[in-house]
Amino acid sequence: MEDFAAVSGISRPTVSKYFNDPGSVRKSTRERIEAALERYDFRPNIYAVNQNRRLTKNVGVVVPYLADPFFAEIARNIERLVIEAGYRPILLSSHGNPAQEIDNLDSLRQIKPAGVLIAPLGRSSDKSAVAAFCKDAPTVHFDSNIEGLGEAFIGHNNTQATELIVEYLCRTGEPPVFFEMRLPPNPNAIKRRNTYVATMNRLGHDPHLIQVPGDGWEFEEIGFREGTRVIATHSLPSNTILCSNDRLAIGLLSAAYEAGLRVGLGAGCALRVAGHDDHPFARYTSPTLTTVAQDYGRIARKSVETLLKLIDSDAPPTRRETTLFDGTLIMRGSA
Amino acid sequence: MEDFAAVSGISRPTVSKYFNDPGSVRKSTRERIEAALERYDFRPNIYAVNQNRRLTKNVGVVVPYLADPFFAEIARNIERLVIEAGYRPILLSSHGNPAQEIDNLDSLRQIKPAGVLIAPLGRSSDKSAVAAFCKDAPTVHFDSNIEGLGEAFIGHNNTQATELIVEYLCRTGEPPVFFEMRLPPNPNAIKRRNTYVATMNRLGHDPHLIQVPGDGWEFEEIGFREGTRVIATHSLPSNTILCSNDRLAIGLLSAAYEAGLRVGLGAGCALRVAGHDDHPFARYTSPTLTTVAQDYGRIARKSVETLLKLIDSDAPPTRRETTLFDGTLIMRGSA
DNA sequence: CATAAATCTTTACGCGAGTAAAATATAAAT
DNA sequence: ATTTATATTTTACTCGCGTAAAGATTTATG
Repeated sequence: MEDFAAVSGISRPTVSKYFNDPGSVRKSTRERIEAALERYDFRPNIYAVNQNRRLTKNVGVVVPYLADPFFAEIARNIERLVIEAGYRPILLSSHGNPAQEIDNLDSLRQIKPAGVLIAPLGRSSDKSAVAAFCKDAPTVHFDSNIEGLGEAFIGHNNTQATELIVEYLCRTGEPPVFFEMRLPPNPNAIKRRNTYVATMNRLGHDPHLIQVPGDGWEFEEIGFREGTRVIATHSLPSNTILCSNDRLAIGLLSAAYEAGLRVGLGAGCALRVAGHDDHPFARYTSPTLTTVAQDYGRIARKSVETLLKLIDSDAPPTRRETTLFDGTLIMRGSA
Repeated sequence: MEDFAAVSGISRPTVSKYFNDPGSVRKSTRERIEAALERYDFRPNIYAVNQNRRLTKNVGVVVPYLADPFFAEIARNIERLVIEAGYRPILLSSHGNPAQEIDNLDSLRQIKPAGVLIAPLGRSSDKSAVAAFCKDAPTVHFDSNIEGLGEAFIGHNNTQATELIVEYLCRTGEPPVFFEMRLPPNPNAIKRRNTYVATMNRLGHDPHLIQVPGDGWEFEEIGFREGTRVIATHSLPSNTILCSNDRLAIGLLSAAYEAGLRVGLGAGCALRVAGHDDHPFARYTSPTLTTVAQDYGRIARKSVETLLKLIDSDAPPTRRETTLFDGTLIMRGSA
């Protein structure tokens, strides 16, 4: 920077000021610096820049499972917004593994991020470790709510969305059974189950839960394996199945196909299947999957906005703010 | 570090030495440092550490499109191997966008990586910009080969794999037509097309290419839209379709289902569909997708090994090395 | 036990910036 | 043309660690 300042005819501290905020220097100086920049394309050394800063321009983004296109999509949206705001996103996936989640937070700590956006694993998360991290950096949680952690939570209105699809299914055919994992990794699933039960009761139907075993994040595999079993044992009290999420539904659709069951609305269909989330692949299943969409565009935007506000205001917020976005019914071929 | 050295009773330079290589200090000192470490959990400031280094312990990983579970999977494998080798992976997705790819390389340049693993976008990549980057850091290319770029290339044996599936399809039914994008973003597609044509000729069949319009990385969408059109216009000279990749095939399967065509091998099936890659979702389509698997476990391992070797040996390699791994036929329900 | 070899301590400097304070220059307002 | 407010230059110090050199100490070897 010393040399660059010399060739551009400006003092080094002013050049430094320019790089921290181009608007903070006089227009004529800015133009001289930018002219020199074109000729020499100098860039401040990122390590030297960050060494003395208490906090950097880095923003951590932690998702539970990046191989799930749902999270890949939401991460992509977040990345873009973070970059537009002049920050540097660092994307980390926990790969469904709590130890990895802690590793991710540890390595984020090292880079002194200005803030962190995290979608925790959920049930298997090491709560106290996450809580400890939240004390070190402004943290916004999204997708998966761990009560009390993080300065704010932005997510999907599971209650409204589940009501929406349960009502739709009841209105258009047999009341659904609810297909889910016995121990869902994610708290959203619990909300969905409870809302399913409550809505069924409200509508005067008997709720029926099919809780299948299975661990990890291989939902399609679980949906396929357990779906095959459920179909084979004729243990379905209804021809309509509401899955806790689209990935289970994708596996279940595959199982139904293999079992020779035709899924859909029309005559000749043995089964209706619905999901939840509007997974990127839901429109390409056979049949296409009826589901409730999460508004992940708005979830991403609100999450980033909230974090940026936290970063700008030095004082921590008075209370933890929770924002939920409503789901939208997506009617396709499967139900 | 000054303070930590004081409380552990060791001089700062020795502590510094310890962090760079714990094995470089005497056993007794190492134990004293590690004892102190447990009590005070000190960690060197990553920015200060890297400031004076010509190259860091960072390894860049650039993939063309992270929302594609195929790349998410391979990235996950690479990440793990890189961490095990004591490096720090920085994962970046180009989101199918050449400008983003350049941005990614630019931001990697800033962090002075020890090496970079890149799967370039392919056709739309800014070759000269990528070439310029490769001069700055040891670079291993994988998945998508840009002739002459990078110190080495590790990828899939498209020729062998395509021969395998074309022969299989010819042996078990009507010779296939080849379904692909007119302007595939990725050079692998060109190899697959050429091998399809050559193999068909060799087996005494007329090759037939269905080259559909469509841009970007929304392959399922293209497969669905164009598949629907192809089916509707009855422009198929064969009941067997070999798709250039699984994602196109997934879209095509969905199109066939919507059109009421039963896909598969058995009696009553109107169509056979095969793909290429063994995409993570290929086993959950309806019917499940017959395809040729890329050995991405080995591709990931070899890529990382090659890069590490490059990093260790200061001298650049004499010549660019290319490694291809054979594909495996995965017979499922669709063909 | 003497000697050599390996480690460690001390001292000192450098990396590439951020930043504060005082002096100076420039632009805007009177 | 002055005064005033704003921006820039100079100077100097800081961050946290890598690293080199010289001297002191420990460990291995004969």
